[in-house]
Amino acid sequence: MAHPGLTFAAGRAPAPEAKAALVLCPLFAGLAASEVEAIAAEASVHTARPQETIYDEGDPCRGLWILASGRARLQHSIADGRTQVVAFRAPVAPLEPGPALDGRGYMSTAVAVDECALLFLSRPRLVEVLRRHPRVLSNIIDGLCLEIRQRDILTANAALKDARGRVGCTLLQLSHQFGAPAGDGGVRINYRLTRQDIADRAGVTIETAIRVLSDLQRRHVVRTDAQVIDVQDLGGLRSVTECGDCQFDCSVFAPGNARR
DNA sequence: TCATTAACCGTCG
DNA sequence: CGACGGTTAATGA
Repeated sequence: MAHPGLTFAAGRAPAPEAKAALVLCPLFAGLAASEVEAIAAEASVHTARPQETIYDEGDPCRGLWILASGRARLQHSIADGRTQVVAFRAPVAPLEPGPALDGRGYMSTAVAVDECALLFLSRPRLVEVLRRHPRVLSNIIDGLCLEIRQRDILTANAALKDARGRVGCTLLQLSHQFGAPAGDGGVRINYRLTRQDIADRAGVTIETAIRVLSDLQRRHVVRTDAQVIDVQDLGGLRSVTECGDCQFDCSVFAPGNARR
């Protein structure tokens, strides 16, 4: 069910910055700044408190959510009370463009990790934007194709690998999605993640995630500091993850490779 | 609240 | 049997 707690914040402080952020959204790549501003003018701005549900799996989708600031998780609740994280979202990314296009229910539950500012573009307005700017549709499709490729790897990962492999694959994928060059030549996963986040993503318990991460730290493959993980030895992480016999191209997790 | 460690226990190859 | 990983509990930051 749609969460009633989301506050309609149009006209309040977050609105201008949130709308300004839209020019950075990859969905609108290739459009003139003035065209993106016109789209932003048609969007509403909302805020979500930490841990607040933005929408639930199965809710009818009435439009496109775009994360302007903060962090969010897309997740499923599984029977035993655990949570399977499908994706982490950072600004400025759409939450679920697929349901926004086909108008069917959301595929997962979106939960704010931080205080979040969100833009919402209703489906009728989205349809109008797509009519005016076919480029946006092509951008959305690129993003969706990328997600399909990623999801394919995730399911294979969950089915085929043991806990070490799952955590390792999760870290590799996150370093593709959020990676920034670190000082020592490694890669920094530029996204704060609790051990629980890692566990929920990898599909293991928090203790197992800690076991694996502690071991990787002892072997100087990764280093963690205040919920930020640095991958010091990418090759070592790949071998832990047994990437050698993995036929999937996990470089699809890299940002910006949706377009040639 | 988050992170860590250890002991224990069931499953499975 | 032994490796693996989930469960539980205790503890520290």
